[in-house]
Amino acid sequence: MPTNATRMAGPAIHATDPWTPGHPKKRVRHQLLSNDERAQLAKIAAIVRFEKGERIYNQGDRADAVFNIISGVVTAYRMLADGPPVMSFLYPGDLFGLTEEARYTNTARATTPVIAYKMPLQSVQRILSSSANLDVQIIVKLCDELRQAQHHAVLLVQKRAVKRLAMFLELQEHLQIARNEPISEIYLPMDRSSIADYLGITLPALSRAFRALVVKKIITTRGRHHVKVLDREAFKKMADA
Amino acid sequence: MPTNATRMAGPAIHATDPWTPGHPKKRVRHQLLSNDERAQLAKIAAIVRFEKGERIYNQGDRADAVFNIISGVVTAYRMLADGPPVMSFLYPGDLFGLTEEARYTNTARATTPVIAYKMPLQSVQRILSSSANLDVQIIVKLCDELRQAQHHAVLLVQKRAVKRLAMFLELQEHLQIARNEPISEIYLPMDRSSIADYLGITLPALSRAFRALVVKKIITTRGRHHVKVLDREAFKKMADA
DNA sequence: CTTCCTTTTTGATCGCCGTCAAAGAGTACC
DNA sequence: GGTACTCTTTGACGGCGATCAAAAAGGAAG
Repeated sequence: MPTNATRMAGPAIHATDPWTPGHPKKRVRHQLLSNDERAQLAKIAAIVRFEKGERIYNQGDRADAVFNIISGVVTAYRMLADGPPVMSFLYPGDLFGLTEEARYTNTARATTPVIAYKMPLQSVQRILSSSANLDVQIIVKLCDELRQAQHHAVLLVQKRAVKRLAMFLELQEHLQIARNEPISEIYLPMDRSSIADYLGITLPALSRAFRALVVKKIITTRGRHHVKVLDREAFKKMADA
Repeated sequence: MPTNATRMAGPAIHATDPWTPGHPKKRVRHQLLSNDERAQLAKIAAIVRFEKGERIYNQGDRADAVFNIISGVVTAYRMLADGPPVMSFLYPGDLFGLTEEARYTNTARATTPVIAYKMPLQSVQRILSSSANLDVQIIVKLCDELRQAQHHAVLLVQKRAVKRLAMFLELQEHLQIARNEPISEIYLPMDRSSIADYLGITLPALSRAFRALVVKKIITTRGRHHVKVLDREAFKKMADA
């Protein structure tokens, strides 16, 4: 569901974590980049930091760099003519800012403090064009995004807020598992208003949905960013139906 | 938003209308297949007909053929564990039934009488693998689908039924324009319940939404399948916001 | 034309969520 | 630790759509 897919090669490319230091050999299943390619890209990458809430780039800005998240969470949103934005959350390993056009097609903002590789667009393009068969990896990533967008649509068809929330929490849990992070509890880096926007409901409605799940002893919340599933059965039933 | 994207090369590939007879040189912009490729595929294609409502294939069936619509409209929907299906509508020129897996990942049913090319999967795979650089076309199609899925999500975030309907009608009009069909009025081949499912509302709510637009003199309906926009200004305002 | 069936519309009631407003919790900064 | 800010929760009310049910309109077949 990353939102900068304008033509092709638009969307964020998930480079998995060969980029992410400290995770020796985990999650090898999507080996998107060869060692050579990674080495090449690493040479031209600079490490940049963004504090929480900081804009990384704005929709419409000249696209001069591509980013790859080392740590932290980024929220990407593309504003349309009118109405709600197309939203997506990006996690460590996600590559974003790629666009065929000269300008970014979405806005990226750090949801938590973010450390990322920043690579000049020109260099990236040179490497991409020189290494053939990179398009297969783009296809894989596109299918990934397509699945996410379709999941988002399925979520939004749900009429009750609690169900949407449950589906969202389950998704976050799955993403966490895919990242090989501990899952004793679900971590929600973004704030409530971002979640509400993503779920297509208002803040009060989201708050009540959380409350409903807590009252029913299906989950517990620890602070604003941590959720623990107490009743796994009820949780799955809530998230699936 | 076609729903059979499971890994890669999954989703329907829009082959435009070089396949569609009777439209000499229209809509050349997405030239997905070369003349050679088209000739190759045409040789192995059989023409099949489906009557309105007929299943073309079921989710889970062995995937032994790929289809390309000559005329008519197909509704594809993938059932998930529980809850609503992932829906999409397919029009002349759309290619569907492609899957990397051995089985179809969605169900396709003729919404109108359908005439289509039916091609054995093996032959298609042989041609696809022999002609390199077909992946670029797949990427283009994937981006197309991604845009559609994201548009669907944006539509579903709208809270009022009339707005969802207006956005849907505008989308249909745009697809019609892209197909170079006359647009004095919008043609809706699918029945109300399909539209309601796609919009994530119930049939009564959809009926009332139509009514509201008619009462406000924004549209007129002729039969069940034809809609004419009377107040273009109001219509755009309704569909955009 | 008539009958039977499916699809669509209309009606009435209820519940959930949007809206507006205010209180409460958490955080940063001094 | 205290203050000021943002973020989140809670409350009250109204509206829109879900639900259930029944009537009406189309379509297909004789």
